[in-house]
Amino acid sequence: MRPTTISSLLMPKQKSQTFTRIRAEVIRLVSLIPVGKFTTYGSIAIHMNVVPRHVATVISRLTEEESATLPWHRVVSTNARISQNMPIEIASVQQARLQVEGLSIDAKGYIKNADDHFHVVGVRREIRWTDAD
DNA sequence: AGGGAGGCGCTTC
DNA sequence: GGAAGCGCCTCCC
Repeated sequence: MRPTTISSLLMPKQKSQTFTRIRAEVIRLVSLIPVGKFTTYGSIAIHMNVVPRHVATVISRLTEEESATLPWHRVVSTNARISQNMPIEIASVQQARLQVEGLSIDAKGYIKNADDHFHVVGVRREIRWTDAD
């Protein structure tokens, strides 16, 4: 997108208002996940009324500062599994950090005793855990 | 188990 | 302006 208006020249980093809002909210929610807990993309998405992809997009495009300060590693895929479509080195970091925080993860990337560590983002919890255990 | 589609929003053509 | 492709996902077949 090229800056062609006065406002875009004044605020070159401003994207669409919608996505900016989504992004800020995702970051806020992630920052609220306590040590030793985790939540899922879908959980955050449901709470915010957006599609999971957008949550993933935000988290995958954090700035260096944000990824350094934000507990992004506490966000995993459905059924408490570490995302498989992620560069292995990043997934390794994520798994290591979670283990440091006291979580057990099996060989397939599933967090053990997920219910004991699941952080409910908001009031709505419409995730299917039926086959989780 | 593996692949396709989907609500949306971004980017590029 | 608008179409097509893409996405640390998820659901459904």
